[in-house]
Amino acid sequence: MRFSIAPSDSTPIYRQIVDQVRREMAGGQLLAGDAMPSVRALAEEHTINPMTVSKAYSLLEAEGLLERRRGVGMVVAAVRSAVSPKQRLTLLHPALQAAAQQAAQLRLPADDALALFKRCLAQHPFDGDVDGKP
Amino acid sequence: MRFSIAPSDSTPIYRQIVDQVRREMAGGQLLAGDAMPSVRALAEEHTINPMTVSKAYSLLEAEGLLERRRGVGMVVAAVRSAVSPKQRLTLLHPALQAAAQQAAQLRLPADDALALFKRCLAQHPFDGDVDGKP
Amino acid sequence: MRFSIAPSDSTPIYRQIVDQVRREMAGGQLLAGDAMPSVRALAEEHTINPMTVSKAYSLLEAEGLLERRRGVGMVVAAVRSAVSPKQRLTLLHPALQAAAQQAAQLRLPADDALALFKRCLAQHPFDGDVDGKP
Amino acid sequence: MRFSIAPSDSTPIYRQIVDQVRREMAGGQLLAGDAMPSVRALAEEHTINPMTVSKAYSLLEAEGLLERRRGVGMVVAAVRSAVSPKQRLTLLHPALQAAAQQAAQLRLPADDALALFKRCLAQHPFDGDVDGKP
DNA sequence: GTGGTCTAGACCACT
DNA sequence: GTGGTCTAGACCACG
Repeated sequence: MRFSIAPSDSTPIYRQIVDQVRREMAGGQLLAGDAMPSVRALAEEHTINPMTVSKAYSLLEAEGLLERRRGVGMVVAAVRSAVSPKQRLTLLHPALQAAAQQAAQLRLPADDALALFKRCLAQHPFDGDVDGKP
Repeated sequence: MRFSIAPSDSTPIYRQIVDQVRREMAGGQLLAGDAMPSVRALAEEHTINPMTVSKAYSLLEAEGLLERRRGVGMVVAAVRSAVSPKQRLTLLHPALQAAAQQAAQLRLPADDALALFKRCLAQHPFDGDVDGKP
Repeated sequence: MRFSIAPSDSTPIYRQIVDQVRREMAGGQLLAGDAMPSVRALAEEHTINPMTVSKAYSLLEAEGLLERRRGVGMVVAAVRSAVSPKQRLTLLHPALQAAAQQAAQLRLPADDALALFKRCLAQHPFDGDVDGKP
Repeated sequence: MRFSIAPSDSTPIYRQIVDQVRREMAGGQLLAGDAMPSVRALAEEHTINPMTVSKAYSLLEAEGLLERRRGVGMVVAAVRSAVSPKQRLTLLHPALQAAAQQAAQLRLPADDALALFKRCLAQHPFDGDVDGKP
């Protein structure tokens, strides 16, 4: 899987990792048993501190979403690796809530905001694997 | 003007103030020359430390959005106090961009995301003064 | 006499007034007995608070440079209204000292700094009264 | 890098830091990527409050001159870390402009002012590292 | 009345 | 280890 890490972003790096993994698991791109990239590999790829990756993995493990498999590394845990569409909508809610508040403070008509959101969605066509997983 | 401060929110208080002022200026609720509430008044109203408010004001001053009138207080600076609708959309873009990315990672159909956003927007009618400034 | 007041400057307004009067007295443009503009006139001309002008005048009075003449206003006091060239150089020293330090931190060659200063001096040909006082 | 802090100076401590960093960056002593001394170290060295240093750093960050590397510290940002000699002269201009105005008000001959400035410059040889950075 | 500055100390978050 | 945030309180400067 591909991570997009933005060190300059205000949200901490470990949180960016955790959130993305959570969503990809909920969305079904990460299936039970899938192997996660190793701490070192991920750290080198994005030139971030291995401790940061490790912290993210540990949190996900504590959450029960990842499992530490000796000699293999971290793999996606079996539990509820896929989530119902309704639950997934709930996960998206906070982001949209915040955006809606901003739109209101900017005095932007709802139609304009919706149109812009539509365009943004068009730019994110289930990134990466249109062909499904090889 | 009315500020909504959420001390429990993860975003720091001074940032909540800064962000709101920025948007209210862009939206035209705050016009050039308008007086800002005094540091002490705002601090007492929300029972926060005056220095926290002061920090927010200082940042806005450094940004050129507020001006310090000595002995009087802070007023909205003349520069670009109102922003074109197109520019305001630009200010909303990052939030929607992030939401769209999340929706893609969650494998949510665009229509579902749009419908949810619509509902969120309905909950945020231009808060407070529908009639504009009396 | 002409005052140049910059409310946006970091140095307080009353100080801008005091400093200018001091220099103009040292330079001999303001002579003993000369009448100063009234507090109200000066305040209105620069749209500043009369209290500010009053404070500046009071400081100059306490310093013995101005005298309060009943029914007339403030006039330049008799004492040492003119200063020796050497003393005047001393008054200029701090400003040049600061500028020299800045030039050093900017790693600017002394010659370049001197040349620029020469040009600045050319722009300030004893401002205003080339004809002497009418 | 060496900072010279004068607590007795009328200009606030945090501003002294900001100004010096700005000039040292313009002068090329601080290069992009250079690490700044830690907040605590600088605070202890000059026996000032860490928050004072932090405030200075925050302002420089807001200005885009410093970057916060999380968990590491502040480093000089990449943008325009070095400035052309012409631009550096521009940075010196305001100080000389003010000095020239004072000289004019003092009715000091340009030559005298220039001579004094020359002497001041001689007292400020590029402080510290004549050989540049080892 | 206004905001600015600095201090001291506590707690948190990130790497 | 790094910086960030907030609080509490004191003192100052300006208008």
